[in-house]
Formats: sequence, C-alpha cells, structure tokens
Amino acid sequence: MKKIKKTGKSDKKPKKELFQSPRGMADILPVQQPWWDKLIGIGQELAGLYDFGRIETPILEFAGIFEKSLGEATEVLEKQMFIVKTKGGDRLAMRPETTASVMRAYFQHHLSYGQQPFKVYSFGPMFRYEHPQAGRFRQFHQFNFDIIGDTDPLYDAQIILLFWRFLQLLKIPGLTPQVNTVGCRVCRQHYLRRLKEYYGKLKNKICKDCQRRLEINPLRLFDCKEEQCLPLKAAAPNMLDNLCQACNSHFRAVLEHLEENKFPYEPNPFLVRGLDYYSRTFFEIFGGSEKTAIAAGGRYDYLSEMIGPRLVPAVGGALGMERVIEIIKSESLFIFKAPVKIYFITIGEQAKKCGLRVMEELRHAGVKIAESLGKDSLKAQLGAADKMKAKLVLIFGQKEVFEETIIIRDMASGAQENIALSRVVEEVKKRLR
RNA sequence: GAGGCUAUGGUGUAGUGGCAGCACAACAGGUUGUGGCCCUGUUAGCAGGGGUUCAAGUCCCCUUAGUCUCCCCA
Repeated sequence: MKKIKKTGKSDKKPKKELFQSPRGMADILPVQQPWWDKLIGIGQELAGLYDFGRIETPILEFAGIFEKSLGEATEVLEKQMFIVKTKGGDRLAMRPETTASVMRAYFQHHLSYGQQPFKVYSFGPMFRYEHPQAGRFRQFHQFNFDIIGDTDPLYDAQIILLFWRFLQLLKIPGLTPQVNTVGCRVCRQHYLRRLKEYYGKLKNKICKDCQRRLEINPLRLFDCKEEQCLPLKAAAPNMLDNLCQACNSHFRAVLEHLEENKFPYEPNPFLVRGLDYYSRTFFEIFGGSEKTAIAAGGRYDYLSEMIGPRLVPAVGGALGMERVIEIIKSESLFIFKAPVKIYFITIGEQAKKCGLRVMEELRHAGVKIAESLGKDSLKAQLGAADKMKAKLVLIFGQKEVFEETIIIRDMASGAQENIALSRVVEEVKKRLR
C-alpha cells in the first residue's frame, strides 16, 4: 500500500492518463443512492397499489424494432442510437426507450392470451447519443408504466393520474401537467395537411429552422421560440378543432375523467410529441424551478402494428429519473437519516482473527457492523467510529479474547461495560431498542 | 450536428510572463488499550498535446472533459 516516494521535482514523471467514464454517462455513487432508492421505492409502491407487474427487457434489442417504431423523422433514430454489431452479423441497438421492447415481449410471450389489460412497470438505463447538457445524458434512466390491451379512455386517465401521483409523492414543486391529443391516423393526416397549408402560405415569414420543420415534421413548428414565428402560432389550425368524431369523444372522455379526479391539467393544443407511434391522448408533466419536462407519455395504439402481428391498443409513460432526482436534491426535499451504526474495534492479531468470527455472528443476527480492520491503534479506530457517528462501539482486544468477553461502549456517554462474549448479540440488540 | 463559457491536490480556492500557496478532507504521530479540541508531520495539483518566449499555471492553437444555448428530447 505504501507509495513510492518521488526522488525529486526534476523527475519527469510520465503522466498516466486516467480513464474517465464515457461522455454523458455518469457514475451513481453511494452518497447518491438514497435518492434513487427513494424514487424507485415510491415507484414500486405505486406499482403495487395500481396492480402493475414488473418487467425487465434486455438493454440490447434488434435495431429494427426501434427503426420501425420510432418514426422516420425523429432524431432519436437518425443519429442517436448506439448500434452494436455482433460477430454473427446482427445489428443490435442499445435501447433509446423501452416502449417498443415491452410491446415486443408482449407478443413474444403471447401475453395477449392472459388477462387484459396487461399492466407493467419497468425502470433502467436508456441510451441516446446526444450532446450532454443540463438534465440530458447519453445514459439516463427512466421509470415506465405501460398498459397494453385496452382502448378505454379511463386508462389514459389512469396513466396520467399515476404519474401525477408519483411526482406528488416525491414532493416535486411547481408541477404543471399538460395534456393534448394527436388524433388518429385519419384525422392527424387531415390536420397535418391543413397545418402545412397554413404555414406554407407564411413560408417567407417563418425562420429558417421552421422552414425545414415544415417539410419534415410540421408539428414541431409549435416548439419554435423565434420572435417572428411566435405570433403565427395563435391563428394556426388546432388539432382539437380537427379531430374526427371518435377521437374527439375519446379525448373528451379522458378530460372528463381527469376533471372528476380534480386533476389540475392544462390543455395545451401546441404540445407536441416526437415519436410516430403515438395516437390520441398524450401528456407531459413539467416541474421544478426550471419547469423541465420530467415525465411524459401517451397512447400508442399503432406501435403494436409497427412491430407486431396486429393492432393492440396501449397507453403508457416514462419518468426521467435523473431529472426528478436533480429536482428533489436541489430542493432538499428528503432528508435521509444516517443509519445507526455499530463500530467494531480489534486490537492485536489474535483479536482480529477471532473478531472476524464475532462480527460474522452479529451480522448473521441482523446487526449492522462497521469496521476498519486495516487500522491498528485503538485511538485511530475510536476516531473513525466517532467520525461516522457510531452509537455503540465494541472493543475486542487480546485480553478480551483470552477472557471471552468484549467491551461495549456507548459513544455519547463514554460509559463502557465488560460483558461475556456469548451475550454480545443479545446485549447489542437490547441497547439498540 | 452548430455555437458560447470554463478547466490549479480528493474538495473549495489564491497566484502583474519570473521559486505553485492556503483551507478543508484523507493518512500517520503527539510513549503501554480509549474518540471529539489542539499541535506536528505525510500524501496529493497547473486536464492532455503542440506553439510563442531567456522564462508559460498565466499568451496562442489543437484535443479532451465539464457547463450552457440551439437542434432534439425524459
């Protein structure tokens, strides 16, 4: 362990370059875990209450799954997928999202023959080759809820209410949920034509980006923040006014269910979703002081047809875990109490050897023990115990080994007592109460 | 993919082109097996690579990383 001392400053030490985690991919260290545990814990609790089962799908999937499902105009597809070529020649993609994977699993395991709807949740890492910035990473985590096999607008509402509840339990401030609809294939096409017509006439009034958007993805015109484009939005044709009969009543039903639950949504006719498989209802929930998008989702009735044998309706959503954690951290919304610690001190070789056995015994009995076997002096070990705010310290030295006793010390009062080694588990448990 | 800003020990920070300092943390001591305070010591740094210069942490270029805006998105 001892480091070799440098002979002098004049030495040209060849600098060894340290490895770093890949760009946009972060380590989640022990000090950060309590937040993750909290988030996952609440998610799983809700999953239980709403009767969602857990599903885990592979991080790698055939690239075709995502290529077929995401839509041609989306950036996610164009250049953001991490592609892996196997030795056998398969093109696998690191999942940029899980919706398609879940749907794939649904067909692969014939889950449509079980009870419907099929309700599942999942969480884990997603990968998108992006330019990292605030709240955006190349590896990031999502918590998903999906309901497959039912068209009822009740389920649209349930998903939205579920994510809302999730974020409320996390005490996220400034939550603003927005809801909109993209209609079905028929009325969306119709609407897009009207939208293109409208902006086509104004082509020379809109910014360069918007002219490009008009060709590729006209809905994205609504996202533009350029001054010249903003005022044109208000008079633009509105999806709501162009819905077909069925889509209109579906959307109205969703809103009614939300209202019955006193859900404070904001209808936003200019809210836009990027992915092609969405149909009808979709939502996005913003929160935190920056009002970032932290959860989003919607109905995706068409996905099943894109990657599966037939049409199966579905609705779901995803929560951006890093974004949520960033908010609850910065607002200090949860204070985590350090667990009560017991520190085990050994003095001398003999005691170390026997001590390991005693610690095993305590741990088997469910007592949490900290120790640093590398330290030798009692002083240093007591210092360490103090620094980690240990409540109790067990001192085990040469003499105690011989006498088959152990010293138990209360760190707050400094009082200590010599007890029989055979009684240590019992005594420690008593003092913890 | 486009652009702006930034980079000094583990962390936080000083440093008119002229000897890289401070604080915290970590580690070890301050005489036998008793913590917090205090004292002493040790470890550890100019992100990497080029260039200008008698001399570069400091000026210039490239790379890398971080951060932010756009694009896009959770």
